[in-house]
Amino acid sequence: MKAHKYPLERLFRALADPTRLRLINLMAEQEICVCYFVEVIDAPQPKISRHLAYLRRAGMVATRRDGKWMHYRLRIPPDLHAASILKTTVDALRRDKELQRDFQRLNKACCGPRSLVQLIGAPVPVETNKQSIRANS
Amino acid sequence: MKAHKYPLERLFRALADPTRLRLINLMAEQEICVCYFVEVIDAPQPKISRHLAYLRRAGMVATRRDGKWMHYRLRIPPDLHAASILKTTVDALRRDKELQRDFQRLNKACCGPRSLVQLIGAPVPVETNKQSIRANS
DNA sequence: AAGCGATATACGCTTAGGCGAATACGATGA
DNA sequence: TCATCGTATTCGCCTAAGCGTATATCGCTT
Repeated sequence: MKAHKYPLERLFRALADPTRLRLINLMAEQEICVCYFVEVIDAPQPKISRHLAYLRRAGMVATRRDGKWMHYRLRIPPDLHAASILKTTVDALRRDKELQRDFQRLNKACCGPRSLVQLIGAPVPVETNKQSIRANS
Repeated sequence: MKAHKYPLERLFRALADPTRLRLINLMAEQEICVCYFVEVIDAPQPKISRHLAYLRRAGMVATRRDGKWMHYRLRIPPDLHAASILKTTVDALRRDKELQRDFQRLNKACCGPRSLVQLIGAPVPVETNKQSIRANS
């Protein structure tokens, strides 16, 4: 990642990609395992990992390792303006029809009945109750 | 400009450049003439015009022609989330020291005493009172 | 209409960054 | 320790996009 002149620039560059917006939308409520990202977004696993690495370098996500599984969650930026922008972004994403379908696929993959992935033991998402990026509306 | 998958993506790409952030900061309060952008940002005029054209294609600015002078002003996006993000961005930019110096240079160029540019008749900025992007805090 | 000042665009170059494919890494379990 | 699974990184390619230079366009003035 390049060195950016203004702190907000880094945030905007991180948000300026459709795949990363989908990842952020999925992480908004709870931490998510990489395998579910791959499942839901239906993209090659290296592509998912590369975008997650981008978000990590931008300081926008935190990770938790659970055996061989890696869980990602959104981090609320320390800067109040950046936090506000991210929150508004998440609120806007939730209203997008296509992104709502991502949530449906997520439920089917990890929480729904007869989930193939769950049958083989992938971990279910955990509420990151330390901080939630969702609007409290 | 590329076709973007999500409307927010276009906004974030427009905001993900230091020169465009400086332009947006300068336009936040009032419409500004291109010649002042060139003066304040101290960059080649084609560079300024190219970034203004980018913002125009992204629907983020409106223009007003006044003889040979072109004035640019911020447009509040129709989408409420986008508008909120832009407003928060402007508020954040106003707190940046370096961007405050841009305002000082703007005042010196167009409104201060013994302004060289003003002496040769460049137009002074006009309050765009139809809509202001500034926070009403 | 010709010339000039202000702005916009075209051109060629260079770099950032996205992609698929291959491979490396790290944790688990036999 | 060796195989395997989940994840991360590397590589080479390609496109998007920024830059400086040159030039075109557009109003105004004479």
